[in-house]
Amino acid sequence: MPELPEVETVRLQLLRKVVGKTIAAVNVHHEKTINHDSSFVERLTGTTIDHIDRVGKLMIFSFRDISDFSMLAHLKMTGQFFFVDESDSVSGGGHSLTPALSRILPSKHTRVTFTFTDGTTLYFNDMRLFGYTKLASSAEVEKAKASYGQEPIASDFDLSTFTAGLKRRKRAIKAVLLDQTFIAGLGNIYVDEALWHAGVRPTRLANRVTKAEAERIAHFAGEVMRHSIKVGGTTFQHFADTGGDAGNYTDYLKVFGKQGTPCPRCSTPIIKIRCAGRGTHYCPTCQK
DNA sequence: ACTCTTGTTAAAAC
DNA sequence: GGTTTTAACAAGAG
Repeated sequence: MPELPEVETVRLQLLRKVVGKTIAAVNVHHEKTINHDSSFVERLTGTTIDHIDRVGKLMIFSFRDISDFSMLAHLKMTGQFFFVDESDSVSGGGHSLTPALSRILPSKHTRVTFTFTDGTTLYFNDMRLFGYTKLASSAEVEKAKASYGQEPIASDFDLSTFTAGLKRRKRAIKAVLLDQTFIAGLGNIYVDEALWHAGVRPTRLANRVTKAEAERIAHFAGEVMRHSIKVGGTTFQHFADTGGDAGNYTDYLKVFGKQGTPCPRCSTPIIKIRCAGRGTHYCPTCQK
């Protein structure tokens, strides 16, 4: 489940690996992934990746000397970017315990392959086909950006906007934190984690959350996501970085997937319920 | 064979 | 218009 930290992990790696590279060929293995766009291959071939931006969980690729379109990439639930440089394995850098990506790619789940002029390759894999890499006009990009709320990791995060937003919402705090138009980047894992750190029960109605609690939620949402970015994100089921490696925030999870194990703060067994239509983990004692 | 998994959107209800 | 709920999407694990 890629959330902001996982997407940022991928973006930071791609910045180092593919920015400045020119696309020599594009192979589309599944049309849905590119939004059935018949101009996709033609428009991307020959372009040079200029920058990769991110808003919430959405990546935005821009291209040198091209202002009329960008490529939006969303991993949704099982999307993965893999970068392969054949010359790496030839020179014997084999430090990874996982089988060389170059030997298993493209795979059954490869949906788009980008080959660069230097011989390196970027694969977009997506088992469940919810993710996409699609071209969008600058107007569409602006519209997409505008649809996102502020990010908890933003240096200019505005607490009063956040607390005011909670006040007028009458749903479970968890549902509100999952709403990307209100606050961007959190998903099922980091919502549960942030609420545990803040000591707030996921089922509490947003408009009944106190100002002090709201401040803690915002603070810890930012903290867990910043921490996770530093350690390469969380791998719970499918997430892998561009080298096929797992994220390490899994080692720091307090409640997600921890049902039945003692709460790290008060030793009460963590329980799992359904909230906001999602599997939800919390401590029934120290989350009020 | 059946249930469970989740990010986002469209649509309908309020 | 803003908010809320639900279904739909899709494919695999167990």
